[in-house]
Amino acid sequence: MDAADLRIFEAVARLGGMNRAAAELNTVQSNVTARIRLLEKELEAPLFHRHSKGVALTDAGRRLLPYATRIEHLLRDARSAVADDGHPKGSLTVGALETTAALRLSSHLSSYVAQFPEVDLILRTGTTQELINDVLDRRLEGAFVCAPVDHPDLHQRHAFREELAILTSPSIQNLDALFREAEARIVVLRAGCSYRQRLEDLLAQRGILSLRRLEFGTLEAIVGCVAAGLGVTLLPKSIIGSVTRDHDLTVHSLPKGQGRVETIFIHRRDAYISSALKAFLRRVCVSTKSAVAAE
Amino acid sequence: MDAADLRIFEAVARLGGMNRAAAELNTVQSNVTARIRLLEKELEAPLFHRHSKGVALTDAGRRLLPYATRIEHLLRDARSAVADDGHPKGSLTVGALETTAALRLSSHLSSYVAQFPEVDLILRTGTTQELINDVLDRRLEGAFVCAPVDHPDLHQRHAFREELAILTSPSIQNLDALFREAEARIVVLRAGCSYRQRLEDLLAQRGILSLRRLEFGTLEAIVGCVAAGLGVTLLPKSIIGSVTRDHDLTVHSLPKGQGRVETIFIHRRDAYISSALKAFLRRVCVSTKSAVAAE
DNA sequence: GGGGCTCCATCGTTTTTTCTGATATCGTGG
DNA sequence: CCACGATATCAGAAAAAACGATGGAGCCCC
Repeated sequence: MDAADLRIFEAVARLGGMNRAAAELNTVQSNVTARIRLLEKELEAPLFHRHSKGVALTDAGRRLLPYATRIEHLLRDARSAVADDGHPKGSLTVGALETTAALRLSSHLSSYVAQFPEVDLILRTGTTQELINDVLDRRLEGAFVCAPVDHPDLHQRHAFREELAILTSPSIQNLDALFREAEARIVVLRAGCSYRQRLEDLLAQRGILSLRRLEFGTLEAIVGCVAAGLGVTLLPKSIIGSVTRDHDLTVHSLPKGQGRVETIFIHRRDAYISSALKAFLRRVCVSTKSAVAAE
Repeated sequence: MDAADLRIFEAVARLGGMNRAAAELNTVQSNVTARIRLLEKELEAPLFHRHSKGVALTDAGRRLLPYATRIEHLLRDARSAVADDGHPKGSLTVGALETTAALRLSSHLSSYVAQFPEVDLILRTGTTQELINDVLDRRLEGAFVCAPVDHPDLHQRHAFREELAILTSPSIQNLDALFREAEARIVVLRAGCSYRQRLEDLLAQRGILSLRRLEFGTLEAIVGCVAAGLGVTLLPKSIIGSVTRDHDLTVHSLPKGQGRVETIFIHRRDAYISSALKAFLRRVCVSTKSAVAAE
């Protein structure tokens, strides 16, 4: 049993046929058949049921498949590890929530690409669930998502802890005044913004079900809009100070606990962590220590 | 790059020479040299420094080595997984603390081997630290050890939670009376017993530094000895009832928290879990659910 | 029921890779 | 300077893999 055999096995299993696998692997069907039969003989177990439309995994084959894919991934990672001499280079593909990218990462990103021009940095945004799936399927090396995440294959480390606050025009003097309204207008950064869901949940809990939504691409636009009394928004306290200086706004803290949002960085436990990623995390995460205790 | 190449690479790295590796692999030196050079050409990186006494890993080689060993282990596990049709068989090697084995596992063990006669069960005992190392080095498939354990490669699940109590003869009416003594005699099951350390720590905290130790191989002997006023011992409350029936003894609960001891089952995250092990854990652990929250 | 289609199994041949054994080479230490 | 123990190289032998053609089983559709 060798990695080459497992690669063939995996292709046959995935494509459901030896002909299709042969085509994908740029070889001939007879070769695929022979290798599979050899593998079955070596393991002393049939791996596929043959039927007229192709093949289907047997129980033994189903047990083997995860190992085949893991070994293939390990071989790929091994190549990366050898090529990686400690100096960040190559491509780095990470994901983040839209909000995290805009509010927390942007400054790091520019300084990172400036310091490591040999790295091709790719940042993809999505919801927590999308990003988790992308990390699990190895489309991303890692991602910044909202805690809590609980998956045995994922390692997580603390990235940011934010205290959210509602931002309104000064005409609304406290949250109760806001909650007494039957309807509200909210201003969010982007449709998929995770803070938006949080804000909508919060208002819904207070009985405000009729919501109007405004969407702006920049923080400045949002803040200007809120200052003009056109709506309310939800932002991390840590960045409110820098964007509200030129405006007349009121910051409403949320009840204890409700405004707390934790961003964690996740990556597959079994995936290779490149120097490029290490360097990135060093600047973004306060501590690179494992955050098991936070699970 | 193939698993066979990595096996050769690993042997060369481990033995520090191509001749030695060739001998171990039952092949000739020229073959080993050729494969290594081929591998280096494919990876475009030198893997070994050649010197007059043999070879030494380069940085690139050092980065590759862990992948080589992991892939070898995965191949072995894959074979096991294919051979394992769900019915427990083959060998099962687990570790446990001496005390756990004697007090908690023995009944399970006999019923297990009775139900699954095809399994060759091997139970090795040792201290928590020894067992952890054995599991990490794959000499054990898993082990019952004292919490807390924190290692990124280890998965843990809750096994037992015990409340320990001090057992004395009725002449000692409460713990304070015991602690007032300048010295004490303790009776333990075996020298490496984890409860012994716990008991000694406890007494040391109370200023009792002069300890005499008695060691017996069976619970009955210990209990008899304690009943005779020859010393005190520390045992889980859950088993005290069954062994003290025939003796006149006093059970002293420990201050809240101090008597709590948690036993967890650990295994390598990346190791194969055989049906034999699964069946064993099903009977021993209350819940087979991941105990991440308990970390 | 039969023709056509798709699929896997088999076999002999060709091609490629791997293994081998002899020999060359290099550095070290006596 | 030479012996020793190590890796490097090379050509031939052996083994393994890939190929291409052919055969046979099952299914669909007519």
